[in-house]
Amino acid sequence: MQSDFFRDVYEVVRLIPEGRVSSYGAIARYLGSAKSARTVGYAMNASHGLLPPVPAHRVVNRIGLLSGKHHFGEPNQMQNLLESEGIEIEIDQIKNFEKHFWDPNQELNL
DNA sequence: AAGGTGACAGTTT
DNA sequence: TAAACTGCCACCT
Repeated sequence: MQSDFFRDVYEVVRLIPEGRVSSYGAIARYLGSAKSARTVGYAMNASHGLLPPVPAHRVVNRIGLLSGKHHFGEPNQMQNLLESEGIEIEIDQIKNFEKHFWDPNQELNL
């Protein structure tokens, strides 16, 4: 059973459209806790195997770096999934990150 | 109950 | 300009 905070994080992450990515900080801000970006990542760590699935591969750090790729089953899993959605990646970093960036505050709350 | 950890972010050197 | 440090919140042992 997850805390409300975790559940909220998962809910937002599931709202990320395909071919789009978001950042931990953006999600944290959307939840009202701008400083809890690290906790968002922690929530992602626990998002494995829960239902419905959480597209954790669409969540990266603020510079578009696949910081959490190592936490997937296979390190290349995250990159593979993102490329599958049309996102180009170079050396664990998303190309045109700003173009693919999806900010919940901007898309949902606006 | 207290201390340590971390898939981050912002600030300072 | 790049690298390093500190702050931060929520979770875990």
